[in-house]
Amino acid sequence: MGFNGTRYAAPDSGQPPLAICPPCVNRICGVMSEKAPAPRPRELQRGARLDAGTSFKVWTVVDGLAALCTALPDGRRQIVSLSTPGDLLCPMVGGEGADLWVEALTASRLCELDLTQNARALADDAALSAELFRIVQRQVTCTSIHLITLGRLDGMERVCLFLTDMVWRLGVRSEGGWRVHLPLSREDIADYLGLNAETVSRIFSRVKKSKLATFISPTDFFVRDIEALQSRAPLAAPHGPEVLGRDQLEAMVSCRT
Amino acid sequence: MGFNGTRYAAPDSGQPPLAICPPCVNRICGVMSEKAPAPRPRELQRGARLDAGTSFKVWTVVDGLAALCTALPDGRRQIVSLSTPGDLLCPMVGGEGADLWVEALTASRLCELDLTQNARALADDAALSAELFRIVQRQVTCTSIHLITLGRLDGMERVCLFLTDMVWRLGVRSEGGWRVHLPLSREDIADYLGLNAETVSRIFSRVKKSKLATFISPTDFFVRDIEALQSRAPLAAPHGPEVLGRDQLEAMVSCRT
DNA sequence: CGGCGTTTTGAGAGGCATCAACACCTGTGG
DNA sequence: CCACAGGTGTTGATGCCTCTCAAAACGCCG
Repeated sequence: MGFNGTRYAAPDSGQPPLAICPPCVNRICGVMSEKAPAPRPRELQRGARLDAGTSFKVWTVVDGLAALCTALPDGRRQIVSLSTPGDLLCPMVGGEGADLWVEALTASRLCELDLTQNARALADDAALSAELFRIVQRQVTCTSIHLITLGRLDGMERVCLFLTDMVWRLGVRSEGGWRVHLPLSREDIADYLGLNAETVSRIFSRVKKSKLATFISPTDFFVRDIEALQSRAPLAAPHGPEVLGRDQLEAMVSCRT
Repeated sequence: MGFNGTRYAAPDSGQPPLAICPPCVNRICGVMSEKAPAPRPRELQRGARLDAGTSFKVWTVVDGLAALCTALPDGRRQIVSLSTPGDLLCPMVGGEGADLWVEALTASRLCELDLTQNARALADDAALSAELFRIVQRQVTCTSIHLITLGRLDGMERVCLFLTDMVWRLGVRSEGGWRVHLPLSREDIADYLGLNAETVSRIFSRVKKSKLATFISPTDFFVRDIEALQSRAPLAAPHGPEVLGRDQLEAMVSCRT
């Protein structure tokens, strides 16, 4: 789908996902498992960092929340992308010593796939190539949406888009709406949205006052009318049905209920 | 290289670029020409738009300036990426009817490669897979740098980074510095930098007053000390030697002198 | 209970957007 | 040759949004 929900031909229609890890809706594990070392699970504490180095690795987030982070020399931080359970993390940008790293924002479990070892053998595999292409295509889509968010949306719009996205990513269906546990701090949200922690807190208060969401605790909120929340942002959420696809979204939501 | 110039192993070291179009430093044409329809040149007037539709096409910019654009329902526009001669344009995001399009910001010449027709045959080609991977990797890198720019840099920093990048992309060595012709309007620059046309104009005046650049005309400027200009931005320019690689940059600059 | 980290709220300042007026250039037609 | 219109770029005044600094409230845990 396009950013605003215009439909285009899905490149993978009809093929059921092959999942290994329970919440893993991605097919890469299934495609890989035939010819590569089995995926290795990794446990990460909050704040732990991963470095891809010069190797080419792909992680699937099984549990928790991981982020691609950068920092400027003066300490300003920008979170380039967030990965919630079921997402793939593929830091193609960085490299040895680059100031781009993968960080666990919460205690997390990741599945690591190292594609370096038999890269040449894998290059001949059409199924894998297609799958890798699908992964980076999705990454480019998400990054582009995030880029537009940072370039053209104001604070309120950014926060509403973020909350909508988090409902699709982490929301659990509950009586009359969605319940979501936010696994990141205000500062992490701010660094993701190109804002300031205080500003995020202030906008959360405004969202509460507008009755677009109810905040049970600083880290838990409840959304009664997701359409209303969604419509406050002029862009489709990267993990919403318009972009991710309704089938895949359903599969992921049903894993959480 | 990382964003700030930390070096990592270049995936293509040692291999000379195979170019077909004169200013085309990319290897894709060479890799493709063996088994695919020859690249088709296209002439575009200013403002003309291309639609990738459901097919998978790649364009090489031979001359002019092309952009990946989006627009929000209320008309706000964001330019996701710019492509100058030698760049590849590969709009993997969009699709039929999506509100993402390729637009010529100046009269331009593009080389079109359609990868749809024999996609299956091409998937078996290891060299092509590797080349495609290199392309999207570069695209992810550029998009990420742009994302950080929009998220964490203020107006002055954004403009200095933009001017630095334009020197690397379009600059011609001249006595004691670089001369650059800007092929885009203030509004286009603003839409690329997430700013406002008036603000861009004001910041250009500040840059002039700081003697970081001299403006010969609204569309031509001259940079005496590129190091000074570069150091005003806390990030490496996507087309600078730190990210693009010194060898490839030299090749592109020498095409223009 | 007291310490610590996080979140919230307030006051003030600064940056950018908006609206408006004006200068400049180009091409057209009288 | 000049007048004029339309597009583009510059500059000014004003207001709003967000950042910064600061203090207080809240939750968690030893």
